[in-house]
Order: sequence, then structure tokens, then C-alpha cells
Amino acid sequence: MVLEKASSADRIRQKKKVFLAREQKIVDAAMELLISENIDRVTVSKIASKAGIGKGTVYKHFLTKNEILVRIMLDYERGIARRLADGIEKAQEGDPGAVSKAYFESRLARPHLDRLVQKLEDRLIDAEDVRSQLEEFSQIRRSHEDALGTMITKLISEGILEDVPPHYHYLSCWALAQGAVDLCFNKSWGDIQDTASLMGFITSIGVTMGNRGQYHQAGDHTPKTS
Amino acid sequence: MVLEKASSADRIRQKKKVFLAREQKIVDAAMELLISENIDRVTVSKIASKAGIGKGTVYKHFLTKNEILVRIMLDYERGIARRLADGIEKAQEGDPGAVSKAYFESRLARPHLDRLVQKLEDRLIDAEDVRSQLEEFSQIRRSHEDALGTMITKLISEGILEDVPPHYHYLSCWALAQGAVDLCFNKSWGDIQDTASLMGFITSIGVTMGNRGQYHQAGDHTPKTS
Amino acid sequence: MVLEKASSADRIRQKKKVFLAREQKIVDAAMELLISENIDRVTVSKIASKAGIGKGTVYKHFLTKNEILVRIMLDYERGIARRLADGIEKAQEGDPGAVSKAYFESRLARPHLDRLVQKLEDRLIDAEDVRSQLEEFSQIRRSHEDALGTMITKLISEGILEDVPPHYHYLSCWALAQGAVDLCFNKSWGDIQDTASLMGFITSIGVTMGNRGQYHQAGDHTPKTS
Amino acid sequence: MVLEKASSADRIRQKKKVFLAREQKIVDAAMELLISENIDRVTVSKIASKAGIGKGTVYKHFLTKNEILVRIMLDYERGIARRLADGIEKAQEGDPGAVSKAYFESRLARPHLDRLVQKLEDRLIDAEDVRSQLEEFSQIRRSHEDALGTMITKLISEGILEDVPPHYHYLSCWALAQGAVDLCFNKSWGDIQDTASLMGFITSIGVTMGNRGQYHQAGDHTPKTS
DNA sequence: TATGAATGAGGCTTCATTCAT
DNA sequence: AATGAATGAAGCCTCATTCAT
Repeated sequence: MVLEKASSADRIRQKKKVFLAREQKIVDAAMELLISENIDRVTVSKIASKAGIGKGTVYKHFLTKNEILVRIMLDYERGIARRLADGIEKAQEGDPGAVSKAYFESRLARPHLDRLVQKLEDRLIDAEDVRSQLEEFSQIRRSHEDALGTMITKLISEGILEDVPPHYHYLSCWALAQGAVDLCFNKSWGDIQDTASLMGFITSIGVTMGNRGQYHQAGDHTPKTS
Repeated sequence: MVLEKASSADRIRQKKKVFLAREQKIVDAAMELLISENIDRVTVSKIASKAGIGKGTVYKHFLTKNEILVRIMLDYERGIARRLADGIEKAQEGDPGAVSKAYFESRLARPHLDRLVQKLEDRLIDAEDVRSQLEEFSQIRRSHEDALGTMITKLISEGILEDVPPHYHYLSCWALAQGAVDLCFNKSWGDIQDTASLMGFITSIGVTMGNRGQYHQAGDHTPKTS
Repeated sequence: MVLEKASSADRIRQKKKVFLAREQKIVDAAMELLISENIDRVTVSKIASKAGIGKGTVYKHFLTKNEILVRIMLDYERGIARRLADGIEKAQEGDPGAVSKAYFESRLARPHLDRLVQKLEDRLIDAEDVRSQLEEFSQIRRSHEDALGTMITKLISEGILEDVPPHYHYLSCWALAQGAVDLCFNKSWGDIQDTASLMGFITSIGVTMGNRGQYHQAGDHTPKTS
Repeated sequence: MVLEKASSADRIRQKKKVFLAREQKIVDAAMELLISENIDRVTVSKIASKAGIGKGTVYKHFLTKNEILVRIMLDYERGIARRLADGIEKAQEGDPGAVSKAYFESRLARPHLDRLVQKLEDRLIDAEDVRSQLEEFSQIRRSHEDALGTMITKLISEGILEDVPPHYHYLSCWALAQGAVDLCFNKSWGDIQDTASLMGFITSIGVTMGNRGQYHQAGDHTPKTS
């Protein structure tokens, strides 16, 4: 009897596992398709096919197609949050650049995905369903901002960063990362050969940009050395 | 008879004018709609309505809906090209920052539109029709790069800009502008109060970024002057 | 020029006519299908087919499928309103039974349709779209009630009708008609051979029911004649 | 062994009981849902949920969803048959109106349910499965007719009821009851305040309608007595 | 020449039913 | 025996494009 009970509980646990695995399979299939072809071409049917399941099954896991999409967004932004937390820890150990670095690196690590999330955000921005999930998404993002706030304020007070409102720094950082990601895939530029190196260059800019001494130079292009 | 011919020619010229005016009206209507509401909600019908003409008429001017969209893209990119040319001229008159400045300013001047063009690029990227126009679009963009090439090379040789492949500078510039535009409208950040000032900050970064002395600093935060 | 203008106006009028004719064709096709087969089997596709047009065309005339259905309901109820108005006129000319008679006759004239409208009402009762049209439908129906109010009140005061709240009479009348219609088509009864005669019988009941002297008899079944 | 057998038989009986109880639970759950919300919104899933069992289990009791629905219809019509039998008994004890009264009262006792059965009949009318059960349903209904036949014939021969084919009386009765039920729930009439009283009025009409002397009055409103 | 009604492919979603566990 | 995840047919609706007037 005890064994039976155990096996029954196991079975349930097993089922849940399978269920969640399939859910992940759907998300992965969707991601793969969304990255590899034009977003509007990705239909629920295709996703189901790629996931190796029936169309109806998708709707056992997600209420609407949009819910699959926000799910991808949330998963991604949460991942960034985790990496950022690591960076903040390191920064507290004495490396002030670690935070922006962590931020850039986590976004540029899988630029395909980052760009996808950008696009999805754009399409879902006024979707009636998933409004709440989108709100959560934004909150995570804003939490990054909050987390960085202290760090940046500190750097400003130490005279390392230009003394402008702290969010200027963060948002600039975000903007550069955003653009860098776009850059990776923008077909106008053809296939950039040395992407990795270029991204390194941009990261370095991101890490130092806003450093004191640069802002005023904007209008003052005399040589920096006296 | 002579008079008649003249008037007939006039009439033709007049007609052409009207025709072109209408074409512009269509493009403008489309732009307005695309900026003010979700892109996928913008239908040919609505565009025609807003332009004050019949739906069928639209197809006298454009073979497909996509052609209206690329037209917007092309118009925009050509506009940038013009402003950039001005910047280059100024740069030759002795202001080496004038080029990047011109670039940033022209993109951030109507960020709505810039963002719209980003989005359109994304949607049209693998449209069968308009493939050639899209190619033209990319060429214009690459011509900016070319145009900037000399300038940047010169700045590098003068020791003002970091000595990395010239396109690194340009692409970084593009990336930051791209991201800055996204920033303006991204709902995750809520309504940014001091957008103008923030954009000024970013422009200043854009203008100076890649300046010699910064790249190495990435890992080396000793004062820049020896 | 005058002639030209005229012909242009004619053309527009002609077009409107054709358009409206097609609209009617859709409604007719829908009606025919709804009457001849199970309601849930009637799809927009079938309606379009029967009307000899494409599926998309239906949506040029009606915003949703439900709008076709309410349209049928409204058309029908308005028709009854017209006939009822005639009956009221006649009643004022001295035939007090003319009103109920008109009501019964108009409902039993095309019992298929009456029954269809009953069914449709049932299905659309909580449809988000067409809520307003349904409200209009109910208003027409209630207007019948109002119109009959005076008549019935008069008959009561003349001692012809039982002295109960006036709407009792009207609603009883409605109920009997409703049931009679159901009767015509209810398959449980098999095919009733002498429907016409039966309906006559029922109408006669409807016309006299509620006449004074009957209500009290409910509990008092002694022969009416002294 | 004997004991064991007994307990085994008991167990089987017990099981059957539980099985039947569950079956009833399904029917009840379905009924409740069908009455309280729009019929097409009621899914097998919801029924199973409300019954507190799994969806699959429902199919151990009923081969198709429709079978649940006819079951409700049959249960209801059988209930009426029982009450009608009582009425006939009473009628034979000397109360000639008892039959129609029993009929009306049993239908108006739970008008929600009566109306539900009307609706179900409508939807299932051409369902391939359940054709035989539907036939049974009709037979029960027609058996009411038969049962009433003698009674009505007797009342006719006694000169109490109008001398028309007996089924006229019965069907009129059915029709009025049918309509009365519709009346109770028809939203066009708003919430009728004094439903109970109104139903009493209608019942009284139902009980006396077709009484001799009324039919001829249809066109002849002179006093009933000679 | 301008028009807008007509078209139909194709997308999303629902739900009765099946079947492996 | 009970379960509920999986299935896919079928329905509604949108909209770019065509073409007769």
C-alpha cells in the first residue's frame, strides 16, 4: 500500500514534469521560429508543428497566442535580472564597472533573443489580453533601474560619473545596448564580419560612457591633454 | 492651335502635379496612421480614407501596400542623407564633431518617425515585393557609412578617434541613436519627463564616444592625461 | 453636362439599389437556411454560398454573423408592428376583437419565421455585439403592448374583458401565440394534418380568452346556462 | 466463502449504487449549468467540474454529450407523465378539470426546467446520435395525448367541451403552457412583477379554454345563454 | 480616371471525444 | 476505474488586392 501510494504520487509528479516539459517545448519552438523567420509569419499552427504536438494542445498551456509571446519576454527579462544581481554583487566587492558590464554582456550574450524581445514588446504593447503580464515585464525592467540607481549614485558622488540625474546614465546604457543588438541583425549593414570585436568595442563605450569629463567636452573639442 | 497645345501641355503638367500631390497625401496619411496607432491596425482602407480618396485609387499610385511603406522608409533615409551632407560640409570647414552631431540630430529630430522606420524595416525585411526598394534603402544607409568613412579615418589619423576599424565608430554611433529613439517611446520606462535634456546627454555621448583615451580606459581607469 | 450629372447621380442611386438588394439577398439566404436546417449548422460560409457571393462580402454588409440574425428579428417584429397598427385602426372603427385577431394572424401567418425569431432571440440574448439592436427589438415588442394597452383597458371598462391588470390579457395572448407557433413545427406531434383548422381554433380561443365570465369559472365548472 | 460471496455481491450492488448516484450527479450538474447560463457555453468540461469528477468519467456514463441532454429531457417528460396520471385519477373521481390543471401545473411548477427542455428539443432535433431517445421522448409526449384523449372525448360528449377533434383541445392546452413558460423568462418583457398571479390567470384560461360556447363566440359576441 | 464592392486565403480559437496511464 | 492531456475539425473574422462601372 505504501509503495502504491508512493508510486501514485510519483506518477502525478511525473505527469507534471512531462506537462511542464511540453510547455517549455512550445516556448522553445515558438522562440526558434520567431527568431528564424519574420514574426508575422509565425502561426500557432507552425508552433504546434515544430513542437511536435497538435494545435489544440497549445491551448492547454496558453490561453492565447499572445501568452506564448509574453512568456518568452518574461523569461528573458528575468534572466537578465539574475545576471544583473550577480553584477551588483561583484560591484560591491570593489569593481564599479561590473554592473554596466553585466548588463551589456547579458543583453549581448544572445542578441537574437534580445532583439526578438524588443520586437515582441512592440507588437504586444496594446494587446488587451496579456496586459497584466506586460506590466510585470515592465516592472522587472524598472527594477533593474532601481537596482542600478544606488550604484550609479555612488559613482557620481565619487566623481567617476558625470553629475547628471542618475537615470540618464542607466537609460543611455540601455539605449546603447538596445541599438547594439539591432546592429547585430540589421540587414542593411550586411553581415558584419567581426561582430564579436565590434560588440567588445561598444561594450567598452557603454562601460565608460558618461564618465566625468566627457559631457562637457561635447561642445569643447580641444585636445584632452593640456 | 498653338494656344491649345500649350493649354494641353499645361493641363498635363497640372495633372501630373495633382497626381504627385495625391501620392504625397497618401504617404502622409499612412505615416500619420502608422505613428499614431498600432502598425498592424493600419489598413489600406484607413489610409485611403485619411487621404480622402478611394481605396482603389491608392493602387494607381502604389502596386502594393508594402510599396507605401518602403516609400516612407526611403523618404526618411534620404532626408537623413541630406542633413548628413550638410554636416560633412561643416566638418570640412573645421568642425570635426559636426558629422556625428548632424547624424544624431537628424535622427532624434523626429524620433517618432525614426522609430516607425525601424519598425517598418523589421516587417518588410523578407517581403518579396519591394525587395529592390529595400535594397536601395540599405544602400543609402551604407552610403552614410561611406561618407563618414573618410571623415572618421581622418579623425583617427589625427589621433582624435580611437584607432579601430572606421566602421566601428560609425556603427556605434548608429547603435546609440537607434537605442535612443527606442528609449523615447518605450512604455516600460513610463513617461520620461526630461526627454529633451536626456537626448542632449546622449547626443553628447554619441559625439565624443570612441574618442581616443576612452577605449583603453575600459579596463584602465587611470586619468587620461599622462 | 446636365445630362451627365444626372446619369452620374443615377449611377450612384443604381449602385445603392444593387447594394441593398444584395443585402436583402443575404438576409433571405440566411432566413431560408435557418428555417430549413438546425440553426447551429448555419455558418456564414453557407449563407454566402446560398446568396451566391463570397464569404468576405457578407462582412461588407454586416459587422458580425449575429448582426444578420438580429436583422431578421427586427425585420420581422417591425412587420408585426405594421399589421398591428392596421388592427388597431379597425378596432377603432368598432371591431373590438380586431386587435388580438390581427396579432394572432400576423404571427401565425408565417409561423416558420415566427418560430425562427423565437429561437434567434434565445441565442442572441447575451451576445455582446448586437446588444443595442436587441434592445430595439424588445422596445418594438413592448410598443405592441403599449398600443394594446388602451384597447384592452377599454374592453375591460366595457365589461367585455375580465377585470385583471391589462397586461395579463396581452401577455396571455402572446403566450398562446408563442405556443401555437411552437406547435406547428414541433416534431413530437408528428405532422399535424389539419394545421390550418387547428390554428383557427386556437385563434378563436385567443380572441375570446380572458372574456369576462371565464376567469371565475376556473373554480366553478357548473354549466354556464342557468 | 458464502460470506465472501455475499460481501462481493454487496460490493457490486454498492458499486452500482455509487455509479448511478454519480450518473445523477452529472445530470444534475448539467441541468444546473444549462439553466443558469447560455446553453452553448455549457461544455462537457464544465459539467464534469461541477459534478466533481473528471471529464473522461462522464464518458463512462454517457456515450456523447447529447446523451446527457436527452436524459434531462426524458427525465422531465416522465415526471410530467407521472403527475398527469395522478390528474387523470382525480378526474375519474369526478373533477373533469383536474387533467388540464395537472398538466398546466406540472409544466409551470419548474418553468426554468420546462423551458430548458424546450430549448434542448430544438437543438437535438436532428442529432444523429440520440435519435432513438428523442423518439422515446416524443412517444411519452404523445402518450399524454392518448391519455387525455378519453377524458376529452368524454367531456365533449358531456357537452362541456366544444365539439372539435379531441386533439385540438390538448394541443391548445400544450401551446398555451408552452407560451406561458416562454413568457416567464422572455427578457423582452422585463421582469414581470406578479408572475405567480399571471400564471394563475393563464392556468385558469387553460383550464376553461375550449369550453363549449366560446368557440362560436369567436365571431359572435352575443351573450352565451340563449 | 476614380471608385469601392467583392473576394477568399489564412489566422486564431473552441470543444467534443479519445486514449494512455 | 478514473483521469485529463491531446487532438483537429470547424467556425468566425480580417484585409490586401482586383475589377467592373
